[in-house]
Amino acid sequence: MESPRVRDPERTRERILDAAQALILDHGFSATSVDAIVGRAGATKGAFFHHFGSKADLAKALVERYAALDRAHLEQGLARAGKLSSDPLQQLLLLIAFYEEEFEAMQEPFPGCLFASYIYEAKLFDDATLAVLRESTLLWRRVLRAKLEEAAAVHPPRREVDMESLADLFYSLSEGAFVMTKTLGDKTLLARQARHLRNYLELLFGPADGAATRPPS
Amino acid sequence: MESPRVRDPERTRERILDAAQALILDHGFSATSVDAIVGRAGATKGAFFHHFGSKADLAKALVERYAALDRAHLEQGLARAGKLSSDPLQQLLLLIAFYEEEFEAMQEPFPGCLFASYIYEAKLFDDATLAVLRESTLLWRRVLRAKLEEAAAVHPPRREVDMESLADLFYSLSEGAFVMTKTLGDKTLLARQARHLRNYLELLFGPADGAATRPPS
DNA sequence: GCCATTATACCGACCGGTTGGTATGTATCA
DNA sequence: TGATACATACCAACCGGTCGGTATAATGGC
Repeated sequence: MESPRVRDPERTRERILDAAQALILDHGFSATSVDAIVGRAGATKGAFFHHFGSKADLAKALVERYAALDRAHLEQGLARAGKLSSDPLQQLLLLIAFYEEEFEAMQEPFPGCLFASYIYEAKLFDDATLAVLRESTLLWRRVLRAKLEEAAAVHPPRREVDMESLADLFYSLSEGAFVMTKTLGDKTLLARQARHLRNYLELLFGPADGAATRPPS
Repeated sequence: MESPRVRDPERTRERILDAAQALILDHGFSATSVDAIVGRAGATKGAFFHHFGSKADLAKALVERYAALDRAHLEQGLARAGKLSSDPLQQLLLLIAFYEEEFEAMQEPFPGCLFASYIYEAKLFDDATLAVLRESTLLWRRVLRAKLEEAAAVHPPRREVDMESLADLFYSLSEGAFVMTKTLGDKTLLARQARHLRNYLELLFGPADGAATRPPS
């Protein structure tokens, strides 16, 4: 039989958000029409404007969902690292390694980051929407900076470095690697860039001989 | 008297390209209308379609100009570094330092990179246009990788690293820092991120004890 | 030097198609 | 039976692009 046309408004909403995200990462927000979104989502314009007041509303809802997932993902990774090691430096290295694993396990080419997509069309969004980007960026900075200072307390860094910008390196390098992967279509690039961030931390905080990571004594 | 309406087609063309670039970095390509471009450039639609066959043509011409400047800038920096030091590692460190200087000297907030802007609307451009992005990315990889291998020959790295992805770190980190600056509006961020790349190279290729240069065995 | 001819550079009204958004109708649920 | 969750037809505004026209510069014959 045909699908019995079950009603599931939450799923419809999610399908629209999913379709919008995929299209926006390929075409940008402006070039992604409402018709194209509902076409891909298997919905109609009526459904779209029932769930979202406007296209701008969708933009905000979409990036809020994205930011929440991003945040949960980061905190989950840190929690997992915290269970595996009590050393803050090891936790950071593990966190990066987790991301590397995920990048390596990816099937399709990385579709890109919604934050970067938005910021290169920044003038199209209202300040409440852009505030989500800022807050997400600052969250990364805050969380990683705290962990880095813990690590520095245990393992005095071999050079004096600014901890804020060192924390920013995580976000920065991620975004840059996303741009580069999208440009070259090279799936391995993400993990290989992350590897260098790990190397840097190991060299910076590691023992003077620069040997590979050792479990904390 | 009024400006005597001098004819200068090349300048008109450049003015259109300049206006387009500024608008595209803020709104993206799709949301930048031809009317907006010519409005900002002080030209008309007639002039636009006289100089460019279509909006897509402008996109290609614009990114080609951008790529040529980017390439010239990189090669100039390397040439300048080559005059100041004969050591390839020092040349790389100088190259980064030059970029840091420029970032620090900037008045207005960094407007962003056209490559990243395009890649997040990738589906809007034909392959010839996207090829410009790829070629520019690969140029950075090629040039820096060659220099890094020279450096590694003189200063054996303290860890085994993949030189290709190490070369990619330059482009990657730049793009990421651009995204982050655009998000936070923090002018100092660019130079501070570049500083870490310099640190990484110094730690990686530098002497083990941090005192004297180790002669190659 | 001078004028006729041609090519270039530009102008701006206009066109068909697409856009975000609305109005109205209908089916499904509580 | 009222409210929710859609579906569809429609609209005004805007989009890239065209086209007839004009003003200026370059060219060539004399």
